[in-house]
Amino acid sequence: MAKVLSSKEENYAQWYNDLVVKADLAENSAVRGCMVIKPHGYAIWEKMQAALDAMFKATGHVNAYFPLFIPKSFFSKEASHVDGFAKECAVVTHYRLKNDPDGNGVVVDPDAKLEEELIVRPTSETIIWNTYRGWIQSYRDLPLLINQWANVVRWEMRTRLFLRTAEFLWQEGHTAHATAEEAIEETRRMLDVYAEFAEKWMALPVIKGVKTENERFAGAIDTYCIEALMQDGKALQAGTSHFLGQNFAKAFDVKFTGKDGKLDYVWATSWGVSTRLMGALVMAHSDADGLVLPPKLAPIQVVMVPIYKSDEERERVVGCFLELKGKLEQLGVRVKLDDRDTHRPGFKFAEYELKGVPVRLALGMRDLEAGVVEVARRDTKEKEQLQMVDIASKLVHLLEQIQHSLYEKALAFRNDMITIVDSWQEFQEVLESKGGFLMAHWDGTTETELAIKEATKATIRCIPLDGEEETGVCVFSGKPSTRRVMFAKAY
RNA sequence: CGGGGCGUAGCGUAGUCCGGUCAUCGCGCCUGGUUUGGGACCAGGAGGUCGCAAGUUCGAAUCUUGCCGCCCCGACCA
Repeated sequence: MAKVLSSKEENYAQWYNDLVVKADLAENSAVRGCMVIKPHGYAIWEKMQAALDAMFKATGHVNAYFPLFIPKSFFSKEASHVDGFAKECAVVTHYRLKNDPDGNGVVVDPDAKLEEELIVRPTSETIIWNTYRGWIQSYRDLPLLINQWANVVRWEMRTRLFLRTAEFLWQEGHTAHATAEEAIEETRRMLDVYAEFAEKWMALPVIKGVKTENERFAGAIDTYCIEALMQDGKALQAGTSHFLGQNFAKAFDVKFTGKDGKLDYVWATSWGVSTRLMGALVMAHSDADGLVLPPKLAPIQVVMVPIYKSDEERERVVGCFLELKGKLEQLGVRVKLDDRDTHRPGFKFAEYELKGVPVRLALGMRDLEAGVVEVARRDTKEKEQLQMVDIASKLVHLLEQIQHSLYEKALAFRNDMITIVDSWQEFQEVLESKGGFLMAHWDGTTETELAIKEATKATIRCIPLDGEEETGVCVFSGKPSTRRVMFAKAY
């Protein structure tokens, strides 16, 4: 197993070092748990954004932007929502600073106290629904299909780089519908979009399911999710899609007149994925030599490393690369030619491996004479000499192949880590020795769910959507059960 | 907020028990030269109020007290 993120001893943050730094402004505890995303890491996020955004547009959604600050009063309108988020909100209480009369630098001006405190959004349901009230009157205004790319803040007690930072980037979709059926359909559609993105773009197999009542989003009727498995056998929730019923419509009084002339509350959904996906990407594919990026999300897909001794040789090799670069770019490949003469080839090889660039080309005089180029795959570390002629189309094919093979590898691992367990003893043993997903019967009560969590730290990740009805007895309580649910230790 | 660990140069560290040429080593950085097909080598160089503040002492990275911060585990969570 890759040592990347698997053990406590190996600080996984080290492997993120090239992507991100944790904000560490020493005495400023206010930025605790936030992160600075470095250019290479951010470039990956941009690729994810672009792909997701296109998928949202293709399913009829448009982007909008809502305020960062939410009046405190909005927050208390939906009871379970406030229960879920109240404990982790950053609150703005003042709007001005002044010089301390006692000479202690700058202090908060006590005269500048806000009448109503503002909450830094931990999610935008409240302010969006407050806004939607004015946008929706008739069934003709529906459905309202809006997405927002934003940052949110959740004052978590314990943060973890990428997976749970105090501030994170995400997208949140918020839709309004005339019927429950339509809203449920939307919830499921977006879940499918997320699953497709994870599998096709991130090469990350996921299991679609629905959360138990205990794990449900604060204010939702149903929370759907995609669950992925990391290389260390722990689960990671990679995306969620909520059916909110009429809860927020009622809380914010969002009604519409139907075709039949009757007034009714609208039906809502919300769905989101965050920079946590970058954590998932790293933890799913990386190895001891650094990142392994799926070609579709790699900011650089092919890197060219010229090898030469003299200026003359350099010119010839670089010239050959430039020609190939042009061809590749015409085919839509993202190429970087690294012609820095401040670093040696070996250094560059290692550097791009750390960064996860899927394909590396090396070209020296030897190859030039023979009309070949050295092609190295990041994922398998295989190297081969390929003829220069037709190389461009071969590389395009190779990138596709790498994308596919990363997925297949992750899928094989994930499937291997799904274990069907039928007894409590087996449950504990498998969880302890193997980890991964445990498919087990559960009696459907929160009480049992919590007791299992207490005993083993395993939680119900989801009730898989493709699961089959099957009679059995709960591994913990022995009470009857109609289907298996998926347990795992999770991030 | 509870339980553990830790804080010495950009990064990683030795030294702390037993106060006194102790500020160590590696990576990185700069200069010059030789190199260049898997993280080059040699020589020279720059860089640190030893987390902060009090205290003990002739003398503190080292001892005492307080504070701050970080990491891991727990509660919480995308």
